[in-house]
Amino acid sequence: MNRPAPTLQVIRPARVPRPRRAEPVASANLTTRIADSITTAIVERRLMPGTKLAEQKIADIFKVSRTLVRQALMQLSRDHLVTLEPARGARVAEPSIAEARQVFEVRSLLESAMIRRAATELSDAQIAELRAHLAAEAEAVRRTDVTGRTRLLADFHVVIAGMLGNEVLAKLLGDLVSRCSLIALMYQSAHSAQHSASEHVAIVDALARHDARAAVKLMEQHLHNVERHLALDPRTPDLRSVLLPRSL
Amino acid sequence: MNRPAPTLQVIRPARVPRPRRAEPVASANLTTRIADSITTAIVERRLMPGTKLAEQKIADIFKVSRTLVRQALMQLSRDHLVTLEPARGARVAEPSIAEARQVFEVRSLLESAMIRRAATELSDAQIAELRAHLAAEAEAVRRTDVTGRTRLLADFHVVIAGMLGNEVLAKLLGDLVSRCSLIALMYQSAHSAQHSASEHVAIVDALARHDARAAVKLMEQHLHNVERHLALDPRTPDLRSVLLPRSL
DNA sequence: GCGAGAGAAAGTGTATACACTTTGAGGCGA
DNA sequence: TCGCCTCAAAGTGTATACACTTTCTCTCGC
Repeated sequence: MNRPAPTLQVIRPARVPRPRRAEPVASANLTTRIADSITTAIVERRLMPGTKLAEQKIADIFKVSRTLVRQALMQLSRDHLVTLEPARGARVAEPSIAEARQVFEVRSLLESAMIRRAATELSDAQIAELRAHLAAEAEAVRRTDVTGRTRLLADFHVVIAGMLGNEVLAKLLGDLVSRCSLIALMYQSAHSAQHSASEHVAIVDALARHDARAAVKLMEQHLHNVERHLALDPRTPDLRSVLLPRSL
Repeated sequence: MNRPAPTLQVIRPARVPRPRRAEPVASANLTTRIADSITTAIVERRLMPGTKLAEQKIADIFKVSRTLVRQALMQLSRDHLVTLEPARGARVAEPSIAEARQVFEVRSLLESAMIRRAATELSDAQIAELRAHLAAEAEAVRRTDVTGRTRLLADFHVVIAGMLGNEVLAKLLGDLVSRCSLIALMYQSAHSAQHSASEHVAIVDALARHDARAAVKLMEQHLHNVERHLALDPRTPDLRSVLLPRSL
């Protein structure tokens, strides 16, 4: 069987012998990195709900083609952080009041069941880890580190899920908590970080006593408090996002 | 301000006056249609776990470009129905035993909380709807309509979620149930459709009596039974998918 | 015969091209 | 002046091009 004449071949620089999986690599995937950047921008309130996310503009910013930006936006739309309208492009999501209530309801269902299990199953070492987390929260609150404390307060819930050894649960809850960040942002939560932090302390105390009943009750109250302090009553228009459409 | 000379313009055929949204359109989005086709193929066991899903081949089948297929595959990977390895392409997911257990655990957490609420909140009309669903299940079982009954048995859980008026919950549970289909498929569930159907009947009976306690217990038992009949013990290799790698 | 390695084939990752849709601004007639 | 029409600018949807990676195969040296 005759081969065709060998085609011209550029010389490759000595081809390192393939380490096969050198390291976990900092930023695995370019698409994911873009998605993460946008997610962070949304959660940290640099991108207000309703802001148009034009593909080419974002592509220019990251110096990539629209292809990757499109992929990132589609990922985000599946996380409910942006909405995609056919032929009209992407915008930062503006969760409705109904959706907000539903998300909180699901969290309540999931997390009260979760915390009940946590009360009986968590080891002393894990409780200690939780206390360390609480300390970090307190520190962030004290320094008025808005970004850090927002992340820590949200992570508290995900960390507990992770401690139960159930990654599926942790991931699910992580998604819900992200959505809650956007909701809290939209409806101007008046629930102070300080308040949330101290409720977290009470929850961990109950866990430490292995008092499932109390832990569940405290968690439900906590979530209810957070929700209650949202301006979910239709009477309050979303003034801030209307008046401050600060562009990227 | 002077306009540039008008460019050559093709004549458009009378331009219908824009009905603005004629109808919901059968297949909204091409990408979604491809994703749905693949999902159905997986859930109905026409595509076995581990099967390679090469972009170009799928593109040829649907007569579209790889672009759309890539998008569809990325959506599916977020649903955990396919796995995406960098530069190595997509395969039908092969959920691990650990993952299977975790998914069932989450479902148990969510659904026992859900069914408790359903017991107190569902109207008589909704109970009647559920009974209609049960009848459809029974009919599919009787006709040994494998595809239909698989879908109906899975939908039962999602329908209840929907009846609580919480779309977020319904969507979440829908995703989990899809994953369970794949898991059941992989680990060769011996749990008969007949058995599942009759457990569903018992659950609805408890709901009709507004007996939350019983409903929760029955739902937990039901999920536990389904899980228990999976061959999740490591001793049983996944013979079928090993011996029948029937290509697309 | 057999392992190593070169090279082609197949496949994925990203950029770009182009058609089509939406949006907005100006112009024209009533 | 107001509304409608036209058309261009901007933006999205899909296909295609091409570089790079993986995988397979065949050959060569031992």
